[in-house]
Amino acid sequence: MMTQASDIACPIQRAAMLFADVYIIIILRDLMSGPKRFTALQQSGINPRILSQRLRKLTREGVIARTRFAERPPRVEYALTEKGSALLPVLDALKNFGEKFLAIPEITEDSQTILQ
Amino acid sequence: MMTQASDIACPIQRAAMLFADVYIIIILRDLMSGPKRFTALQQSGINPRILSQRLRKLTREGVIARTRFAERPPRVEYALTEKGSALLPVLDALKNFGEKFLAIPEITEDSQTILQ
DNA sequence: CAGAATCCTTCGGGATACTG
DNA sequence: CAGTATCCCGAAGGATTCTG
Repeated sequence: MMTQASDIACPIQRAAMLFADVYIIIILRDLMSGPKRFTALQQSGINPRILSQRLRKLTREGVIARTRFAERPPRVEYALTEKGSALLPVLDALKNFGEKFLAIPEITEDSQTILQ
Repeated sequence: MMTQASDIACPIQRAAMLFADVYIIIILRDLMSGPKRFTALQQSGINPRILSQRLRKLTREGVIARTRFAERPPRVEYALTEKGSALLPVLDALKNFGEKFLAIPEITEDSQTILQ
């Protein structure tokens, strides 16, 4: 399978073929709170090669925009476009689900003792 | 990166680590309309090895449930659990985005002529 | 700072054939 | 029908180094 996203009739599948990727979701999450620089995005634990790849893809798809500021030293920022901002509902839905159904197993002093 | 999903503090990332996969999203989409059999799910173009893998993962995570019916011949059905149904908002959001921003390039007779 | 280049390894996927 | 088993390959990812 896995042809071109644009060839697929189902909108869910088209969207999935673009965003079903952990790194992309992390990047989008990070950008939801405002524009970020390359180095800032790296802090989420994405190595530079992967990050660069994904940023290029998202830019190509019009989901984010790259801006170079003519400063000394030059600065580059990535920001969501209008199209990218339209993904907020997706991230919100993921967040709700994650909070309700994928809770972190609490490690209290007590439970640690018990669990051994 | 890519540790255990349950270790991650961010609920979006925990959810992403489970569902950021084209095949899983397709399976969930198919099950949203009701329980389905293995063969039916294969029709979406997923090969049996991948399908089997993903069904096992989703079952393990409590997102879907497998039911064997004692018939002749025996029948197996996969259905969303309550947890799985809670993913509807995610799929809905993906669908809305896909419809609005990832339209299929229309190939009309005219546009074909023009595009050459 | 914002990446590109290189290397190396592994994992994941497609195809196909087989089975209780 | 509902999967499992094998094979085989390309692509993707981690780590590290380098540079305009």
